[in-house]
Amino acid sequence: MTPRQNRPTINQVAAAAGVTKSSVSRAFTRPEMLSPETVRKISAAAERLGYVPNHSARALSTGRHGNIALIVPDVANPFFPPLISAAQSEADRFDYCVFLGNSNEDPGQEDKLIGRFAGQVEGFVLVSSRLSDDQIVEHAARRPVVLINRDVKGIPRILIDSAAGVAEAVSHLATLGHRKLVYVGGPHGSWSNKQRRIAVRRAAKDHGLEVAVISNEFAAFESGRKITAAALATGATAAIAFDDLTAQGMLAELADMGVAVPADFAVVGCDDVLGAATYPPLTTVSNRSVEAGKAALNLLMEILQNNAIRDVRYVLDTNLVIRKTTGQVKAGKRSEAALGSDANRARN
Amino acid sequence: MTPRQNRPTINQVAAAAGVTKSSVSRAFTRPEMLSPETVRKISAAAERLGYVPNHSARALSTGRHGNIALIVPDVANPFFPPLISAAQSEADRFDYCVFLGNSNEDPGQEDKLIGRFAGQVEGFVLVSSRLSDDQIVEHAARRPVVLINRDVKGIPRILIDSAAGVAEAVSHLATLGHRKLVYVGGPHGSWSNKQRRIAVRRAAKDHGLEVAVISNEFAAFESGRKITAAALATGATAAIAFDDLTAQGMLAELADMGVAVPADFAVVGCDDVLGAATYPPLTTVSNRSVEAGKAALNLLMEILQNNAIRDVRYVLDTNLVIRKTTGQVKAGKRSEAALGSDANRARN
DNA sequence: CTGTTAGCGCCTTCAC
DNA sequence: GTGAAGGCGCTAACAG
Repeated sequence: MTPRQNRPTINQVAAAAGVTKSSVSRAFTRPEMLSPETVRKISAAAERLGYVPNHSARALSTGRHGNIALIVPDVANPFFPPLISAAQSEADRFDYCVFLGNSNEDPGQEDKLIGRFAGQVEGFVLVSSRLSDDQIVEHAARRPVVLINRDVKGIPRILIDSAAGVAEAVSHLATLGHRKLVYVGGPHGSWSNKQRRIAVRRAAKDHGLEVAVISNEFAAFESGRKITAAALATGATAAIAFDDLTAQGMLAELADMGVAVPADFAVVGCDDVLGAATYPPLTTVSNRSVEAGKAALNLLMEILQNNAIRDVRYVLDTNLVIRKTTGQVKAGKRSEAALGSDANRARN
Repeated sequence: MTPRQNRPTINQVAAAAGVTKSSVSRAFTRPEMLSPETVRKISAAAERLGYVPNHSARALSTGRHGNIALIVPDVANPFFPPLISAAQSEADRFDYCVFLGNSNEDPGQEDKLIGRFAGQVEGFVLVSSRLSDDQIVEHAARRPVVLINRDVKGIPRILIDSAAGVAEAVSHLATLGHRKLVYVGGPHGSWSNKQRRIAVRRAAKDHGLEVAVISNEFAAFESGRKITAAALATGATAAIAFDDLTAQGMLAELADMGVAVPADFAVVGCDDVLGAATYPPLTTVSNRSVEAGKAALNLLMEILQNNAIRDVRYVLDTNLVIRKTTGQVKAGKRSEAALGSDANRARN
């Protein structure tokens, strides 16, 4: 058994309909140029033969492929799938197909993927790109590029401004009586991570809070667990994590350690990818990834239509979603924290 | 500012290298046919001009695109991303690009996507396809198709056999003293759902357990919450859920209801997509989605290479992963269950 | 080993 | 409103 490949061509349809291939072509691209009668005849013949225009031939002739590529650092990170899904749906509305690339957090891989896709797409959406600014600018010079969560001047970009939500989180923690907090960071190449770290520092300063920063290159549940001891060791009474996964890992580890949340230690996540599905339900910064995906695609479509890029910088705001992992600091905690770490004690 | 599109063609490279385009073409496809000297000359010229072969032209000429399409019912369901990622990585090894399609659980949409992709891919991987057998057979007649978690005779398929793991779960629950359990189902079109339901029934019979079945069309956290009351109302002391998301929702709802897990009610998930990230850590059936994605892609590649499909039916086995949501039935529970539902009492 | 010659299937001027 | 002809960029016989 061998897979068939022989699809009918424009010529066969033409013959069947008793016209030339020009007319068949027109019937599929600019029917208004033909008499309704002819169009009907051709459509019928095409239908009967199961004719579908050959994509490559059309692309070769027009230079347009009707494809775009979407590249993300890690498909399996729950932050991305909803974004991917949203982008996909939008692309669909415009009759575009989308290539998905998974860079696996590796700039080299990302670059390679872009190269592989370049020949058959109209443009790119790069999500949380790990490429250097220069590389991005270079690629953008060849094909339209829209960035999500990456701020490169001159390149159209959608930014989810977690700063606002993070600042709100800090303020919220201050109100609850926390005096020292720790920011548990994410990937180095991540624009969001940098933005969040800065936002925490700034807001903490505004509220007169102390802040420690520790780093956690690969953001995920397990690494969240692992970094928890270090977070406690800073003497902070609350943590703001780079993302929900990290926060969730911390929650699990804290539970194992017998540290009560939020009574003994507060945890705030970021991106709200878990919803209320953690235990306790996680206080976190809202998620705008669906809107971001949608906006990026619309922006790209607009660029492709007008064949001209504008230096758009579209910012999506966020806010704090308060659930159950933040609360009033316990009576003794405030001074205890001031004395330094009690992490080792908590451990036992 | 207008995006540039003028990429150098094979002719320009030929001119620059002082050869004909045939040689340039060969330098890129079968360099062993040329003298090393010529290849070097051509490579240099190509490099200098930044030449990259035009994908569409090549596809038009060869009939090969170097693309495959992967279609899933719901990108955002955590079961799929790891599979997608694995497939993507494998495709990469073979220098294939992958289109991602999101059918959104809708057969119509799935069909439409397949049509859209058909012209520019060598083959398809359909994951948990919602199409009818006939539709699948029809598509497979045009382009190679590999199925994951869908069992259609004659179509190469990878099946994750959750039956074994589910049976193990039932046996585990029987050992713990449960006498009645409830299967909380998933999407109607899902092969996995059917398989699991049957496995539960069969294993329950083997162990002399009573089993109720309730349905939950859209498997997710929220719907898991909603169905919990009904699950309790069956009088069962343990639930096996279609997937981890549903189980997680049930866990949250049970916590809110004040029903202790596993003391008052046991919960088993399926697919192990959450790892130990629930609270309590979820007992569940192991996940083979990464292997499935990898296997499907390798199978497709093999088919494309040999240009002949074999009727492969590759089954991936599963087992029970015991964590903390299953435990010994409480002393009084067994007889209580026998008397009927106490769900309404638990609710208050 | 390398050049010559036809297309691949479609779109698009240019005529009629 | 429709046909004829050329070309998009590349590959694949066929010669030499």
